[in-house]
Amino acid sequence: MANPLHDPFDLDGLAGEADHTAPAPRREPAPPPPAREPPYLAALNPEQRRAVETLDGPLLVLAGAGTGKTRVLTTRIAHILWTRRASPSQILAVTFTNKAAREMRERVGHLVGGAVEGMPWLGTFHALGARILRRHAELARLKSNFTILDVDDQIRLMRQVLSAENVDERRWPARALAGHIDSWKNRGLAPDKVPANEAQGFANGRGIDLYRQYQERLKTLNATDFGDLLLDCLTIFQQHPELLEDYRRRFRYLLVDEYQDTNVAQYLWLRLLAGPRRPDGPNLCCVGDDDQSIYGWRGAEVGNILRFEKDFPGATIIRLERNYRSTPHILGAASGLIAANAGRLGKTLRSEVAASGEKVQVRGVWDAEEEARVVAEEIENLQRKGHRLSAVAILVRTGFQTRTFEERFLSLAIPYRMIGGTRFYERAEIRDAMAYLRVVAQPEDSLAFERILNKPKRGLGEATVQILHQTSRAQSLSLLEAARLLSGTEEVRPRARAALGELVRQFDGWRARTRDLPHAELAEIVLEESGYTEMWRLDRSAEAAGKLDNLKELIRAMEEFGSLTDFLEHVALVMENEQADSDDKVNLMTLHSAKGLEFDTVFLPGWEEGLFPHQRSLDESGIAGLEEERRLAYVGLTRARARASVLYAANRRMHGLWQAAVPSRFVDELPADHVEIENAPGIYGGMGGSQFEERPAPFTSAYDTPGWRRARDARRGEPQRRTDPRIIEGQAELVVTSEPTSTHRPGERVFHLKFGYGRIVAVDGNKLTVDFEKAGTKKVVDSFVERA
DNA sequence: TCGCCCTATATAAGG
DNA sequence: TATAGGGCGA
Repeated sequence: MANPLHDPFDLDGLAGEADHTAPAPRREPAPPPPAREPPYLAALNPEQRRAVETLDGPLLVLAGAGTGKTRVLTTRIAHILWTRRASPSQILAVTFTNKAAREMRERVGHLVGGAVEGMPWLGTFHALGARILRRHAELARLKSNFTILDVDDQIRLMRQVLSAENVDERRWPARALAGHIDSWKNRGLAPDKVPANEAQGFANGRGIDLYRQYQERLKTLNATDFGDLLLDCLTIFQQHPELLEDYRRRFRYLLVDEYQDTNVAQYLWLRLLAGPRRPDGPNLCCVGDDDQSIYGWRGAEVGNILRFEKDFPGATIIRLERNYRSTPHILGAASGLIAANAGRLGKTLRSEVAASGEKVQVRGVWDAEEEARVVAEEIENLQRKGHRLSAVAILVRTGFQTRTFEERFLSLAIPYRMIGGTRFYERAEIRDAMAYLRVVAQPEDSLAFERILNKPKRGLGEATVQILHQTSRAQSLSLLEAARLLSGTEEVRPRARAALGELVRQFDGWRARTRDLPHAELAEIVLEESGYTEMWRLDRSAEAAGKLDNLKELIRAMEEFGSLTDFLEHVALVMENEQADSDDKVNLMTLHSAKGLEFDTVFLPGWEEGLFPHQRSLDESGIAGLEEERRLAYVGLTRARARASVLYAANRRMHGLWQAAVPSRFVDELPADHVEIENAPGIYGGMGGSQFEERPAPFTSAYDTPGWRRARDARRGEPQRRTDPRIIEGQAELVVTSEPTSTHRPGERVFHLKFGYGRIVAVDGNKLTVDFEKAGTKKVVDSFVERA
C-alpha cells in the first residue's frame, strides 16, 4: 500500500479525475465557463439564486421550513461544476442521514445530466469519516479493514470492561457508561482530554479510566464505534498537519446540510477541513435552520449555527423566507408558536401558497383510543373525497403512541406504514448472521465471534466463554485464536473442546473460500453449514418463519454489493434496508423522523404536558429542553401543506398507569387567529367537575401551565388568559414530582376518573393497587384518585 | 448448561 | 404495559 502520508488520494480508485496529476499546492486557472446562462438558475428566487452564486468565502444559508433548502444545495453543487470551479471529487458535501445524501446525489445528477459517480465525497459525516479513517487507519492504531460496531456491540463491550474492572453493573450500568462516552466523543474529547471533574459521578470517579480501557479494547478488536469515526479523524488531523493540508487543498468547496444539528466533534472536523480563510483554501457553505434544531439530546449544538459569523469572519448570511409548502394559516400557527423561543437568529416566513386554506384544527379528546378513532375517521373522510393516504401523516412524540393508531387502522383495514420502527439490520437474526460474516471477514472481531459461539447451541456455555476470555487476554489472542489453541489442550472438557475445534475448522474453511465464491453464495453456505438456518427451521415459534424470510432477504440484499467488505461497510453505516414502498398508505412516524418530509395533511396527536413537551426533556434540560420541544412542535406543524390537526387527550396510559393529562402549553401558544378549537363535550368540564380543583395542592401547582389554565378557564366560562409566551416558568416548576409516599391506606374507598369507585388493596410508595367495582384490579398513581 | 420465572426498567433516535 | 436480563433450580 502506498504511504498514505504522501499520497492519500491515490487510494481513491477513481477514474477520470481532472486533477489526478498534481499533488503540489496549485490552483490552475479554471477553463472559462460556458457562455450560455445555466438553465437551472431561472428556476430560483432571488435569495436562492444569491445563495447559489455566492461561491467565494464562508456562507450561511438560513433556510426556513419549506423554503427550498435542498434545491439550493443541489443547485449550488451543479453551479460549481458548471462554472468549472471544481471537479466532482473536489467537492465535500456532508449530510446527517443516508436518505439526505441519497437525495442530494440524485438531484445533482438530475441537474448536471447524469454523471455524478465522480462525487466520492458526498455522504454522511460518519460515512466520510470512515472513508478518511480507512485510508489512515494505522495512524489510529487500526487496520484498514476495521469493524464498525453498532450500539449493541458497544454495550456488550462495555459490559466486558466493567466486569473486568469489578465495577458493580447494577449500580453503574453499561448503558450509562455508554452515554458518558458517547457524549465525550460528541464533544471531540479523547480520554486524555476529558476534564477530570466530569467523570466523578461514575463508578467512584473511574469513568475516564473506563473510557480509556474501552478504547484499548476497541483497538485490540480492530474496531471503532460511531463516535471514533470522527474523533479518530480529529486526532489524526491534529497530529499530522501535512495530511490535513492535503485534504484542505483537495476540497475546494465544502457544503454542509442541517448545520444546526452538528455536534462539537462535527464542528471541529469541519473547521479543521475548512482551515483559515485563504485564496487556495476551501469555501464553506452551511445550510440550516436554528428553529429546526431537535437533536440537542444527542449532542447537537445550536450554538454552532448561532455563532457562525463569529467563527467565520466576513461570512455572508442569506435568509430564505419564502415558504412554498404551507398555507398562511399553518405557517401563521407555526410562526406564532416558535416566537416563544428566545435565542433565535430570527426569520419571518412568508407563505407563497395562494389559498389561505383551513385553520389549524385543535381538538381535545377523552383518551388515546378516542384520539385514534377521531383521526381514523377523518382519514376515511379525506379518502372518500379522493385524497391519497400517502399524503397523510400522523406524527407522534414517542414511539409507544403509534400502537393505538396501528390497532385502529388494522381494525378498519386502513393501510399504513410505520417509518422508523425497528430497522432491518437491528433484528436479532440479522445481527447473528452478520456476526458470522464479520468473523469471516475480520477474524479479530471477537465480539462477533462471542455472539455466535453458541448459536446454534454447541454446548459452549458460560464456563467455556470464561476460559476463552482468560486465554485470549493472557496470550493477546483473538477469541477465535484462543478457541483454536484450546481445542488442542486439556483445559476445557472434551465435549466443548470438540465443539471449539469444529467451529474453528469451519471458519477456516469459509475464509478459504472467500476468494473463489461470490459473497452472497458464501453467506448462504456459512449460514447453512453452521446450522444457523437449521436452528430456525426447527424452531416451532410463531416468529421463526419470518426470521427465515429475513435471512433470505439478507442474502438478496448482499447480491447488490461488490464484495463482502463493501456489504459490511454498508450495513454498519446505513442500517436500514431500503424498501421501495410506493403503495398508498398512511404514514405513521415520530416527529423526529418527520424532519425534512412534507404531507398534505398532518395529524399531531398527544399534545399534552409531560408527553409533549416530554417530561424527560424538561427534567434533564430545563428551559433549553422546553425550547427544543417547541422546535419539535414547529417541525411537526411545518410538515403540513394544506391541513394540520392537533389533538390532546384528557387521559393517557403511560407505563401501564393511567395519567390524567392537561393540554400542552404549546396548544395555548398557537395564535388564536390561526386555529379552530373543537373540544369534545364533557372532556374538561362535565365529569364530576372535580378533576382540576380537588387535587392535592402540590400537584395542582406543578400543573399550573398555560394549557392547564386555559382548560380550567374554559371550563369556568371565563375569558381565556394568554400568558406572555416569552415568560417561561422556572425549571423547578416544570418538574412534576409525585409524592414519594401516599397518604392513602389499604381499605379506603376511592374514586378514579377512568375506573370509577374501588377499594385500595395495597399501597406501594405513591402507587396504589385498587380493586375497582367495574374495572377490576388496577395499579394507579395516588394523585389520580380521590377519597370517596 | 438450560430454561423458567421474577423483577426492574424504560420508554425521543441516526450513523 | 412489554421486555430484557439476572438469578436460581433442575
